[in-house]
Amino acid sequence: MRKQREKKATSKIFKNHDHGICFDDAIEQIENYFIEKNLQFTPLRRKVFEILIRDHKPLGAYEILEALSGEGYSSSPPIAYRVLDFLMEHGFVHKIQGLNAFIACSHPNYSHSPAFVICRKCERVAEIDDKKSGINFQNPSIDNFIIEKTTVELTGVCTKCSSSAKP
Amino acid sequence: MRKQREKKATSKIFKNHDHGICFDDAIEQIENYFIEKNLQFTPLRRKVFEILIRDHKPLGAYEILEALSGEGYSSSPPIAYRVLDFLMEHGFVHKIQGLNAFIACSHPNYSHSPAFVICRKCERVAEIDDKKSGINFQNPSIDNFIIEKTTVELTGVCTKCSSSAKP
DNA sequence: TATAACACGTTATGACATAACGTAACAAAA
DNA sequence: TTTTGTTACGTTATGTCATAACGTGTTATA
Repeated sequence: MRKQREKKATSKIFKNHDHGICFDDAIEQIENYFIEKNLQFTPLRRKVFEILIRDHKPLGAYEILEALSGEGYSSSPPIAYRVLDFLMEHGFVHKIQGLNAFIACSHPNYSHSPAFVICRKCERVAEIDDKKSGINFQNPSIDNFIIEKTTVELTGVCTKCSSSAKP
Repeated sequence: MRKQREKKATSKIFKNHDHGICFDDAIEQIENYFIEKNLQFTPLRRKVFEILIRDHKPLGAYEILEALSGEGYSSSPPIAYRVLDFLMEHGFVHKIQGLNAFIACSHPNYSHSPAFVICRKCERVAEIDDKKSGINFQNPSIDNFIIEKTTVELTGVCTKCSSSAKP
């Protein structure tokens, strides 16, 4: 079982927001995208995306399966992995490699190479907007290599957690 | 079983080198480091490092176990993971998250946040020297967050492989 | 000679992911 | 209208990666 998040976000990157609006916006964006691209936003795909966006934190595939099961959906592993692959293909979900977990995209609607900041204590994850972060690690170019995908994960401790006791 | 590498490196980042010298240098560096830090470079640790540096490509933990087994060492999973953790702690081995594999460090001896370029076709991996690559994604700073570890992996296709047929 | 630290050994299990095959719905071609 | 292809979902089994928990021997030190 995955450790539970302890606190609400307050710092700049783990920012508070109206999650109701965030949720509704995200659903609307994905719906529009699917219509535009003539793709099927099936009940299962919608449900998986909802599970991810409503928690707004990284979930393992088996956590998603549990949630699906709790809502009457089938829940054998391939169910989750297939839908996750599909949603990732279209940029609505990202995988956090360092956690073997999946997270709904915070900046859909424009193509980007996401970067994530991961607090190893509270396990919150923030998706960094490369435009705003001031960090210049996006879209590098390398001689004799065609980059297709970038994985950037910054692990450490957020201010909130660093003020508490244990390492 | 993991797919085998097909070709020798020729491009800038996947550069050819005298691997005999590379190997000897690496062993010497790690020996010196262990002496300096008063750590034990045990036969098992040496063997694991040798397995990684002699292949000079990412190996899964179970591939390392197989190699160990072939040389008369014990080969239950914790054996490999413990040694790998130890070598990683001291910067002589890195984990490639995107491959669930481990690789001997190409730039030991000075502290760094490694970045890797991974060809998904030939599965070769190059460790980028942040000083030389011209890519500025190292040591970013983020408000309200203490970065302890950075994971940067660029996946794509190398020139060699992109000139061949299939995607 | 206790005792603590370290390295390694073993068994068992947990956690993550995919192969392979089947079925149902639908749409386009014959 | 039948056939064929495609897409999405379902199921079983298995493969792959990783760790928990506990035990043993060695060495350094109090």
